[in-house]
Amino acid sequence: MSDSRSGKSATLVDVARLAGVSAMTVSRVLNDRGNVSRETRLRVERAMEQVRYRPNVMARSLSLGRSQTIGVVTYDTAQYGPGSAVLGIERAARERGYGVTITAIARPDHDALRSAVLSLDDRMVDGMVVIAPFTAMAGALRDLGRGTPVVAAEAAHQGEVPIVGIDQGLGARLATRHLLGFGHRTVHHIAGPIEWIESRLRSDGWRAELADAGAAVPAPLGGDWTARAGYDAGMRLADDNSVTAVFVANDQMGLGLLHALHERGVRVPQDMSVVGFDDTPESAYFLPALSTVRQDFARLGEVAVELLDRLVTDDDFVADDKLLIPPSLVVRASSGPAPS
Amino acid sequence: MSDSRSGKSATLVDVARLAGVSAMTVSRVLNDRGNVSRETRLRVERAMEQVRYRPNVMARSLSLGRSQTIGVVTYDTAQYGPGSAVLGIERAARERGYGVTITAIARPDHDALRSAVLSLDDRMVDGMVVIAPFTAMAGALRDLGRGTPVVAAEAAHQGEVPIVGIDQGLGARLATRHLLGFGHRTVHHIAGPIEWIESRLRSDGWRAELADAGAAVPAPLGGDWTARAGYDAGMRLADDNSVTAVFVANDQMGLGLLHALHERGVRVPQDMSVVGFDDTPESAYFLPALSTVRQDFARLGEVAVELLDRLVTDDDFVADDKLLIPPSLVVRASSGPAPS
DNA sequence: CCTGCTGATGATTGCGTTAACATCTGCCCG
DNA sequence: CGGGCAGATGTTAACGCAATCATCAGCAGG
Repeated sequence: MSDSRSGKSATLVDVARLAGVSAMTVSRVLNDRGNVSRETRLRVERAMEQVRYRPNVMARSLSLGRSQTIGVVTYDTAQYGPGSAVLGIERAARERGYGVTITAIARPDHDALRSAVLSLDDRMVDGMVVIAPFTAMAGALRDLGRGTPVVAAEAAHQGEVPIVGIDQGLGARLATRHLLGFGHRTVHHIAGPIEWIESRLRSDGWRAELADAGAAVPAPLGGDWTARAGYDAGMRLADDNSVTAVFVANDQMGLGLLHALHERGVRVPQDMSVVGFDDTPESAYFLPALSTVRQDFARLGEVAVELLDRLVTDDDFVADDKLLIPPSLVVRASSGPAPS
Repeated sequence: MSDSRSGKSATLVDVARLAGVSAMTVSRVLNDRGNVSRETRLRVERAMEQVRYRPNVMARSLSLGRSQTIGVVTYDTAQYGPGSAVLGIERAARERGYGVTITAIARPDHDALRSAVLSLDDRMVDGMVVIAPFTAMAGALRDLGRGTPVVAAEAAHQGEVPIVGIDQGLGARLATRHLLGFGHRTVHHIAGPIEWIESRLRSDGWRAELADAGAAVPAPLGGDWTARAGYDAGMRLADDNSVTAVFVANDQMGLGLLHALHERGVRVPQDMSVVGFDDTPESAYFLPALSTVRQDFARLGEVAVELLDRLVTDDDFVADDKLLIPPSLVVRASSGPAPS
């Protein structure tokens, strides 16, 4: 019997009518702008409550040309890294009052990225974060050049789009240095897929640290981030008893490696030390607990969104090319002194 | 020197002007509706390409009252279950031509859920999938009752909103039955947090299967899904040598359990069998490889979105209360015959 | 040769909101 | 006591698109 029309929700005009004012006045109350008398404001506010008024975001966006929404483009959120990054960004964005629209692309190539970006543009997002962990995607970032601000996360630098990321090279160096510090002659490496930028950066860091220490640089094994790949690599490494230390490019491969070594009777860390990368929540409970490199994804999200926010808000703000967040080493049971 | 105004992108009116037709005709070409002569259509299409026209989704939504977007409400996407469910839903939705807006809620209570749902409503989503794995959220689902169709995923049944989920009870029964089949007198249980519906359903299934088999029902231990909780429970269980089989409510706790048992010198599966739940990608590489229950989240997503799509499209479609997807048992190395 | 229909196209209006400008009331001050 | 100014409110138009109705030409059938 009240006037809650079932189905359609109340619009600003309904509120105006009910409060006996013009639509514009309601809008002013809504946005806390302009001069509205205390009395009118109260009347309007009561009316809004009465009809359970909720402003229509789309209409506002259309009128304003801004949507208070940012878009996130990502690939394979099932992976720990990208998945955590999305989560961090999502949180940070909400905290700043942005809505978030997420688009997962099917393949990490130029076209897919392009179409994802366009589709976000169609939705009038105010800005985007592109999680582009693939070398192949870097080129595509260059071509975006629409008016919409873009921040790339975990991407290769391309000179057009500012980048936010975790310092993969430093992480790899920390891991390698840690192992060398235990007296290992050198450190072997199970790398991630070559198409992933993070993979390359981690390998580079490992190589650089070995070089700095004057240690030999063994040929790295390749993997695809999965535990199975780590297992396969482990089976190869187990046979070679010159191998005493391994830096594996992520924790899941680390798990597979540990499994293989266990099967082959190679004791960790007595016979072989292992350090991973990521610090997944499970890594502390591997057998043995995995030493690894921790990345702060929440911070990554905050930094990315903060940067994007500034880009969106302030027209003539010029961002730094690159913002790197330092990772930290977590030492657990899988790394120890070289066997004598 | 071409007419690509930098900054603003072309609108339908621009295309119309360029093609020398009315806006309406462009709209018709765009939506492949109405009668447009072959000739005009071509002219319009050329014009669209020339100015790189992209329809503005918001404007269309506002005009149509539909947005071709579905909203997803979720809690804690970092958890394997909810995270995978989101991924499955996202994929399925895109396949059906829907955009996806994801909202993560901070706390799993009535208010947070309500405000998430309202905010999606403000964005004019055509429908929503609410991943509501908490008992506390079930009540809130009842109150939604807006015009927007809602499907709940992994939620408790409340009679208002159709549910899509994986048959947790069946999964628990499969795991328990598998262990009993090895001759274990009974099966112990490490449960998930009581506030989680899945947790309760898994415990119930375990209990029911034991009861059906006439086996004793030991008091379950409680955990919070984390490996640490599994570890703690494992330390308790290891001391009790009447325990020969454990059904643990998820794989991460399973990992912790294995870790604890290893530390205490309890051999798996010779001294104790373990079966988990989830089949995370890593579970096959635990030490020993974990027997577990696999859930098909991709399928869950498809089913949820298909149902929602029908609800959105067909006004007088009435959905079934509940759609359950059967999980499957994956037998690996962590389960075996009872010690004699 | 007119009626009536069909196919192609255009004009108008509305979706819900806000910006920009217009109007109106008091009231201060010279 | 009138000019002018500030505060409060209203009016109009625009954002980009599509539904609805109108228009117009061509053409078959009586």
